[in-house]
Amino acid sequence: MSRLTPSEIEPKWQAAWAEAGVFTATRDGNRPKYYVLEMFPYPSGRIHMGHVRNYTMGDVIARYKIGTGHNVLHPMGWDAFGMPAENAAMAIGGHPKTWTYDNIATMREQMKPLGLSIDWSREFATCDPEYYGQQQSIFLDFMEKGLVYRKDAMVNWDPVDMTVLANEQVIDGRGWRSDAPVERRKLTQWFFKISDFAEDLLEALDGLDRWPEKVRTMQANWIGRSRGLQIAFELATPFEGVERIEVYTTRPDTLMGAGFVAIAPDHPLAEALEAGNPEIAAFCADCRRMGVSETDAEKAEKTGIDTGLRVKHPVRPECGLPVWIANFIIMDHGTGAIFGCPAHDQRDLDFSRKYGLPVVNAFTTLNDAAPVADKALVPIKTEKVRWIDHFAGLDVATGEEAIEATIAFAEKRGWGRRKTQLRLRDWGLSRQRYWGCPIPVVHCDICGIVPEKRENLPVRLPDDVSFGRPGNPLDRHPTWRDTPCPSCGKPARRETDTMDTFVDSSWYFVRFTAPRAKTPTRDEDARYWMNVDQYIGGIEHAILHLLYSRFFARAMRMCGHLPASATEPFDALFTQGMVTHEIYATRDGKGRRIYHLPSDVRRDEARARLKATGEPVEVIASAKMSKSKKNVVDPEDIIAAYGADTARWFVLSDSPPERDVEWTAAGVDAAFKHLNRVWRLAAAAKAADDAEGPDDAMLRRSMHKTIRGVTVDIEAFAFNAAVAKLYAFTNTVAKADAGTGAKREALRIMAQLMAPMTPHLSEEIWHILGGEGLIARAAWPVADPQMLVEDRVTMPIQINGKRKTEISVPRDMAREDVEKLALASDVVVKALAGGRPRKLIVVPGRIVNVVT
RNA sequence: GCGGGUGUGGCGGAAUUGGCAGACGCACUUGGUUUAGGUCCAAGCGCCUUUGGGCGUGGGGGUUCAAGUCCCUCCACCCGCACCA
Repeated sequence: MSRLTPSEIEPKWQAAWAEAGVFTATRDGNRPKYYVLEMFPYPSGRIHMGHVRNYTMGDVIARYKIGTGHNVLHPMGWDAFGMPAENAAMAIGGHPKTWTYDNIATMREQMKPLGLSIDWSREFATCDPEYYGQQQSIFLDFMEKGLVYRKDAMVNWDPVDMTVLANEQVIDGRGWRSDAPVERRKLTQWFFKISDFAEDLLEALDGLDRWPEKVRTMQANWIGRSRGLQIAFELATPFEGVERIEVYTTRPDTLMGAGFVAIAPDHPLAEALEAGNPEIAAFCADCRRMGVSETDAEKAEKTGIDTGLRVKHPVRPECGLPVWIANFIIMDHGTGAIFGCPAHDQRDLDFSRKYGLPVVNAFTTLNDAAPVADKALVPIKTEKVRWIDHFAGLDVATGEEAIEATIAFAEKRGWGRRKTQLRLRDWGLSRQRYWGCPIPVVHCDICGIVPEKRENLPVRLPDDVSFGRPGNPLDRHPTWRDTPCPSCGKPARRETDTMDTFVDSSWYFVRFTAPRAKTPTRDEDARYWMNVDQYIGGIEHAILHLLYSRFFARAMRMCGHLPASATEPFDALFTQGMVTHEIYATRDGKGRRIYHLPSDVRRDEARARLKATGEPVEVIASAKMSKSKKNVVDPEDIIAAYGADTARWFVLSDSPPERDVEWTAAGVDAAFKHLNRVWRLAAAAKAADDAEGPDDAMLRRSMHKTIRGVTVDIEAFAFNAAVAKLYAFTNTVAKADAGTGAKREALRIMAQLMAPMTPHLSEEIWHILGGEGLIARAAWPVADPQMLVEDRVTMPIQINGKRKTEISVPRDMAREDVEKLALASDVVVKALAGGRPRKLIVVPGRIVNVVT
């Protein structure tokens, strides 16, 4: 009997698919389209198991949808701009472009053996000038529509590397590479007006009912719309022309408990006060020093300083509230000023106790609150409260009513107005880096900022740059930087900032619909293929990438690049879990861990030892595969040893796709053994022979149940459950005393049901069992509803809800007959002891419950 | 602190949505075949037990003839956000 040899059959079928063009997508009005997409990879160098899991899931969906008659688009590309390429260029020399394209070539060659149903004819990298040139043209369109602007913004500046650092590159206030103290610098930068769309981006989340709740919540929190009241607190005596302080609150109902007003150290009023008061100046300077590092700010104690100014309480003007400058007030939030309500806010209470400020109850709850000690009384939103001073015509209200009543009252009296506040800030897209999409504008001393002419796009990155010196190479590249003004023709300078790489990934999915078009999109293709029906990727992109893509869809629609029908980029989103693996470590002389590759460790029974020396190895709990922990399993090695089908089958088995799956050698062996077992069963059923067997009917019923079960599971992304049903069906086929005809039929169906997961093995089985054409193109089997119902059913009999026995009855037996049979069974007779049941529940075909 | 999620055998996890808890896989035990085997085949495998049964889906309570599933409450862990005004 021949053995399963993946190294032979896998390339064979991959070639067959390529030759038949099975996965090449073209528009076809006769079939429903289905666009399935996995988040495209960054070409870091090699693919890892996370990629394998991600793309396998997408592939299952894609192949299943082909089977169900859909015209499937399943493309792949490369998110190819970004810092690692520049870092590599600095560390090992060479050019980011070479490094990137080499990595792409390597990873493409690693991906192809996985047998993914990808339309490779649509492949592109975001660093291709053909792609980023179109992106530049979109940028100019956004400019024309007023969706782009420039403003000053703070950046982390590394004075040694002469570069801007992302927040995650700042470690303990120092640059991650240079270790130099990071400075805060003001730079004029480019921004996208994402805030223009904030309301729509928030409200449309409700319609994304096929997105995980978690992601929708995270986006909603990120946009952070709050409704509240902006109050003008009048200064008792104006200070240098300032007459009032604007304060924003989401809890206007607590206004009567206001004990103080506090402003941020960066507040204009604070800055004005600094000039005449050295103590205040010292305090503010102190706060700013803390402000550099956010982790410091978190730990810092709440401190403040009295300005000596007083404001009037809008409802009780006779009350003067002190104005403080406090370190925990942030200029970016609201108006940069708050009123403190110590009785009902813990932070304000702590502050008030520290500085001896008054604590005033705003309201008591209906059951009369205890006096405030060290714990603020925070009424629940739905709780009825009674104002101590009922100024709004209401004296008892729930939190929401109280808030509304206060806002209405404030607007009527004119000291406040309703305000909706957003947390979402505009998207700063400037990056002072080389390896990104150049921003296509020119700075002219005469004309100002001038967009590059369309016919000059793409503004290509120059190749002749060096990374030996710190700073942005574009800045010191005179022939590239110096360019005539597109408007007046006089000498001018190119913008040397490039775009955030999130821009590249905000519209790539649209570009896949017409990757070679001379315009960013082509209407008939975008109209046909958009939206992406199913998007699959990691939860780490829950906020930025997905939010930016949603913004781009709207902005591109505004510019005519997307049809009105393309409402959202991704109709359905699935976030898959990671592939984890144990970590192996030994200790060095100082007790520090030294990590070891799984391939260097031998595990037998309970112990693990180094293969080379036999030294015992500490096994640390499973974690995300990472180079530094050396717990990476290389997909290439697994494919070489077991084949792609085994790797695919394994990553789909056992764990639900949204959870992490632990990579284990035993699990991979089990997957491989199972595929071999299916292969042997198929080989045994190969001989044509029409003999029937006693289990033929049972096998067919089981087959139809499996068809239905696997179909439902794939639709529901329950791949682990689908795999389990296929295991169970394999057991049934193996044990059935059935004729070869029935077994052949069963195995052909099994091959089809497995094809989305193990496409090569399935083709091979399909082929030897006489299937027509390629299984990749075969119509997905449909379960016969009549075969799903058994003639006889086993009904458990419960006494008082506890299962005691069972009866086997014809499926459609009349209720009365079931009752009689149940009552006649030994245990029931015994339990009733001659009496009658108090109640008798019969759920036909399901269960009998006798209540005594 | 706010928000989201998870909790089921030794382990990963099923459960047609209120109807036989533990499917399927791993690990383990026993037996068999071939044995060079880490192959293959068969059987067993929640816990307790006086072998009659009792208990059992994080704890407690409730609804119901019936609860892993619904409600209340508490606990633990994971993830996200956060001096958010």
